[in-house]
Amino acid sequence: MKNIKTSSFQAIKADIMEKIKSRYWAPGEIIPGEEKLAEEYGCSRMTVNRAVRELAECGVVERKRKSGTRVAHQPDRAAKLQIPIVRKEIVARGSAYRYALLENSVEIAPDGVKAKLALASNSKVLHIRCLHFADETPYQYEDRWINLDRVPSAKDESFEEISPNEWLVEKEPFSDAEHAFSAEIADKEIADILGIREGDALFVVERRTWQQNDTITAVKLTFPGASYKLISRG
Amino acid sequence: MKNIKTSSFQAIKADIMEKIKSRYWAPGEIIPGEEKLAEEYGCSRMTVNRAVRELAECGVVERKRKSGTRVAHQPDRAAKLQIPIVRKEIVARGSAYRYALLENSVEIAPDGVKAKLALASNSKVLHIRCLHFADETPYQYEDRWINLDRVPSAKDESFEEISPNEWLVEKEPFSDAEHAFSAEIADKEIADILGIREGDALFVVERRTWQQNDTITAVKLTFPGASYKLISRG
DNA sequence: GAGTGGTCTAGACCACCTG
DNA sequence: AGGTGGTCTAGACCACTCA
Repeated sequence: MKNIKTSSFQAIKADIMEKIKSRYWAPGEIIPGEEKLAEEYGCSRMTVNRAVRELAECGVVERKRKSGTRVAHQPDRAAKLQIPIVRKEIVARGSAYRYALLENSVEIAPDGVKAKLALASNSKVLHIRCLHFADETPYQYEDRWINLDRVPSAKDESFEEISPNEWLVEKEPFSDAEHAFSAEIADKEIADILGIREGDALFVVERRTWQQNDTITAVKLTFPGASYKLISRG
Repeated sequence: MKNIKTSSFQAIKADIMEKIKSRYWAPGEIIPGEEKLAEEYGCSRMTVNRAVRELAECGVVERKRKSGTRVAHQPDRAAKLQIPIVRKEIVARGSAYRYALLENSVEIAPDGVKAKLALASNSKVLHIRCLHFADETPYQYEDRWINLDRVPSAKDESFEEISPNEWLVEKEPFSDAEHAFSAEIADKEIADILGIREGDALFVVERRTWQQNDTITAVKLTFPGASYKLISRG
């Protein structure tokens, strides 16, 4: 509320963050508009804009034109991993994104998958395999199993236009996630898919997500050689 | 070089990205200053600033006052995660933990390290190499550089009983961390250290941590094959 | 000392969205 | 229709750091 001595977007950012952490502004609540805040802090709107924009980029607040800025739900505490949308990652790097669906089928879960997803016997799962390209070069191979008991609407989505990654991130919130990182050597099958040589190094992420006690999905992401990005916020 | 019709930081960002991808500006090369770019794009310096700043936040370019902005050598795929104590990880799995110090020396920072730690010329750094065992099997090879300007007390620690990982986690808080994950193929040297075969897959984590604006440490963690798991719960 | 990025200002116009 | 954020401008001063 009170003016801050050294007007600066960092101080304003910290002050807003403090008001949110202290629940002075509760989750879901609308905080004052940029103009109002600029007046309160005694600075220009651009300075407030930078502060609030960066908080929005970190997911602390959500902004919408006309409605205003509200405190995000999820009292995100200790390092929770964000699950990235591959398409956005690629576009953010300035590369052209292309997506290709390789397989989309309903199956009785194989034993390994049944165990990973903690499924009952004979449960049906959706098996999706697809490929993400950056500038027409294979960037990530996605091999995913979705628990249809928990996410039945996945059956009705073709996944030809939108990847299961993006679809799930947008439609299915999760409460817990587990990531396992590893390195593998490419066999012929995966080498062909990714357009690399047999024996090349692969970077593998295996992820499972839950909503409460229900497993939503298990996915194996395979990257050719190089690297991968994960962001967590505290 | 030519003006862009719709002046906007997004278009400028994309254009700069394009010039970098096309190697019009090569890695390590200095790109024109903000004022020059503003003139070329026919926009204000603030607009250029936002474009270039966001590229710097993504690790595409690196900026330093006076020296200017240069194209980054490796488009950093950065991330923030919790930093685990290896010993506790291993013990938590029910395995016996053993730690072995391989090297502990004060050195003038090599160029690559100097850049990673953002050190002044001729700064001294502590170089530590060590190995973590799980049940007497090599589990993780740690190759670390510590900024002695920032953490002078590290010189007085022998690191024969406690690993630099654990020592730093306990003694040196950090405000920011960056993780890059990748896969590599083992060469003879690292294969010997980890007791595996040349050509086997390696899982590599490169991590840097900061306290405010000071770099604390840069470390490369190498795991044989498939063994790194991170669990996060919301 | 001087050049560069870092930040700020006090306006402005526009796009989007909701009421 | 009008309020909100999104962006842009054309300056300005400062801080850092290199030469």
